[in-house]
Amino acid sequence: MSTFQRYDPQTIEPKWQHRWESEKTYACTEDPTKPKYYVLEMFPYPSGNLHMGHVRNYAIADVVARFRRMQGYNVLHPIGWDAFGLPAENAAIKHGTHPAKWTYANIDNMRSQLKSLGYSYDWDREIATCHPKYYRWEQEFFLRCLEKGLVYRKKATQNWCPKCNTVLANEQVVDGLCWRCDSHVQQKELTQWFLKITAYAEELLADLKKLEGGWPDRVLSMQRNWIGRSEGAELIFPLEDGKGQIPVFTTRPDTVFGVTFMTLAPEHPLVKELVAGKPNEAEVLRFVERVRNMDRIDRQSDDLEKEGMFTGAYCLHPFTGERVPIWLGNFVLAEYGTGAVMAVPAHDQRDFDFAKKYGMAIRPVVQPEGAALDGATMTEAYDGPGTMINSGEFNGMPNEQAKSAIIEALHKIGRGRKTVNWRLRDWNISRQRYWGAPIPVIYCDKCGMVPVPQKDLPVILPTNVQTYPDGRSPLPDTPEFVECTCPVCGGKARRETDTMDTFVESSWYFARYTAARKEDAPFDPAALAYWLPVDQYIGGVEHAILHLLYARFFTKMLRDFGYFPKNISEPFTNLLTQGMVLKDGSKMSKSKGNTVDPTAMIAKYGADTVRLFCLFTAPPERDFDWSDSGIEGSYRFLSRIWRLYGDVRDIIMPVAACSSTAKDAAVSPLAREIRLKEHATVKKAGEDIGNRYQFNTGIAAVMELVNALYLAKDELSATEQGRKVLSSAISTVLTLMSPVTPHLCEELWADLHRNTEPSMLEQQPWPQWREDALKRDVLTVVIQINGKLRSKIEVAADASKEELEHAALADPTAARHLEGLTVRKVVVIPGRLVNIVAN
RNA sequence: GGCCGGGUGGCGGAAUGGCAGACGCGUCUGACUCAAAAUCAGAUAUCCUUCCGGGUGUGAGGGUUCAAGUCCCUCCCCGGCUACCA
Repeated sequence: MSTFQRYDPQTIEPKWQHRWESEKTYACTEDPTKPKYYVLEMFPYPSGNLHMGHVRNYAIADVVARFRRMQGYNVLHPIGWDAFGLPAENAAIKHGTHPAKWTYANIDNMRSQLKSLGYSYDWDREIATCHPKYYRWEQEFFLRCLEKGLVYRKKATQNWCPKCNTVLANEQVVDGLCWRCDSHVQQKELTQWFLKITAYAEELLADLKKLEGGWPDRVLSMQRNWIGRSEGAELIFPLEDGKGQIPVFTTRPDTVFGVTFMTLAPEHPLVKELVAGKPNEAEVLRFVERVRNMDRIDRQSDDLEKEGMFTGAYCLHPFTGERVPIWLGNFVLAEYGTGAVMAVPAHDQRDFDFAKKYGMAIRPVVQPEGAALDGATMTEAYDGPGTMINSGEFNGMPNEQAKSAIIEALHKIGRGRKTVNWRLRDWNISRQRYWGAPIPVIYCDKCGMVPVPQKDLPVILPTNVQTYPDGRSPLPDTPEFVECTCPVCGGKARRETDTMDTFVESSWYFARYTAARKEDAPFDPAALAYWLPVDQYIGGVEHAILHLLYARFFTKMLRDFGYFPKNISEPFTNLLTQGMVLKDGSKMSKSKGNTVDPTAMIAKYGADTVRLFCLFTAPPERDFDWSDSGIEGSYRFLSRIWRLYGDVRDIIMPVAACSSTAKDAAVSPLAREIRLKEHATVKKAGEDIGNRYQFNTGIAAVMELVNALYLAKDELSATEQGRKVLSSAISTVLTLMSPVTPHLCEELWADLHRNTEPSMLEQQPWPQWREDALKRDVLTVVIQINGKLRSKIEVAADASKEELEHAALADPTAARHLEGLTVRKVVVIPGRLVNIVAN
């Protein structure tokens, strides 16, 4: 009887964590002799405490990192803090502290929480984006953008969150609400800084192709939707009075002969001119005002009643010269296309509804096969394919062909061209808040806007300021910050007081990790070339558009600036979007009171159990519901490994995984069975944990092996060879589980080697399964009759097709089912089944 | 409306076109115990049948195939993204 103690994670976990920390076990450097692997999780915002979503995210990443190390990769697995942002300011206001103090205290707390989970980070590379040594490089990138014209200042109507007291990027407005606080977003006219992400629209879209297979389809599809490429043509309709023209964007140039009116957005810049002096001028302007003042959400809602008004003006059809009345329509968006739409009621439902309401002509120009459209009797628009009619020289063409023919004809007369329209807008990065990276720009009355010279970077965010209770930025009222001298003329000047959107910091942090301590440059070219791109990125799907689009944009831009190697166009080769951790079917939140505190769970069950539960309960991409009995089950399994080890501790040997031989296994059928199971488990777990990231099934396979060992251990213990088989299988269990539950496995491995050279499990190679160990002499083959399972037979593994067929037909159970039937066909799948077709 | 996911026991979830429900949770039975807990062993889709066994079953309906949860078509439902996008 062994005196081995019971499983006590509270003593073994801190022990290994201290050892990993003091020995810097997971620090890494570039090593050209080894293949590299860069595993990265989306870094946390230092909100105060880890939540279960973090724990799950980082558990997934840690398994990948540990697995790759055991496979012989040189693994980079860093962590840091996305440390600028509004919650710090709000908390500081609420608790009367300073955002910096609050942030750094949270980082300290969360760092120790991460350490208590045993994640294998290279802590030497830890970064915090609020540190000047980090954001100074961002300011440098900003200056490069200025030089290249990739950042510009523009006065425009912007999304304004009244609660956060700042503007928001389009990507940060969700259903008309602020992504952070759910406030109703207002529209405000402001001068703001924009990053020209649209300059990369084409490449951002095209390169999604490169990510197919590595990224989830739905993320690719979300990005495609967001970028929103739309191919069509810009057509020009000259004004009747000859004083200008109206360009329109259309995806249906083939329907141009069906145009019976023109619809402009009420905000269209030409409206004032068009109605000037017209009889209903005042009425039209009132309409414009009314629509303009409508709430944005109401205006874009589905059930907005289509309303319009005739301006009194006309333009001319580009081909026929026919007079086309110009209307205003409340459903036309000023910010998409040209803000003007050529209306073809016969082939566009919106135009159809509008034409019906206001009595405009409906003229079909695309005839579907086998039907004759009549504008007078149509009940809805026809938007399908067909043959051109009522379209002059284009009549008789298939409409798809007419699209390009018409564009070409218009091009010849200077009235149109092929164009592409994008949904993507430039990225507004100005924020009217304090806790962010200052925009390195100075305004001088004489010289205008002047970039801060590179030598004066960083522009440090002053920390000796008091935040205001209403959240307004204190920067404009901080003379030490604002007042400066103009770098050009030396005169008095003012600093920009807007800070950068925090998504700018997270757009390039993955690259900074490759040389996190470098002081004289943002990156080390050799380190970048070695580590980039990130091989596996892991995080929540809520960043499918925001962060992941911005980071892709930055990668391309920094490549073009010469910071990144030329061949790096995409930052993240593979992306895994992990699901949420729910409680009682809904997202954990303090307000609902359904949170599960990771620290409490670690205290109760240990980090290994928490990690195991997060990985075992569901496949990583799926949401899962936290279950108290589920985590009990995970704890039970670890206790079971511990007990199994304890039971056989005194009779097993410190051997490598998969070390028992066929000769050892020959001692008994059971020994052979166990060795086979051991190798089959290595095959399955390696595939599931290492390649497919289906940790739940990989762990399930190890559970099966453990179950089998429980049943076999007494018999195997009886012989020397049996003990070898058992020892090998136990080592295999510990090795396979070590990426998931490193503390327990390391502890048992150390105990196993108590009388030998000290050896770390994590330095062991991932086990190799052997084909010959998976071979059986006798197999069970299923007999189906007409596709239904009827019997099973044991046959020699090398039985020929003929032998199998013969054996199946001779099987008494099969014979009984075949009574009175004639066998028509026999399908034999060697090693699997025999299907007898009979009637 | 468009695009992308998904629908399998009481629950979480498994199944390269080849034994549906692995593994875990829960439940039940047995062993151990004075007893309970823990642990160990076993059972657990559903219906019919005393047993042997048989029928049915992966959202619905068709199809392909010797064989379909898996492939194809039509449809329903749930989730996500996008949307009067011209």
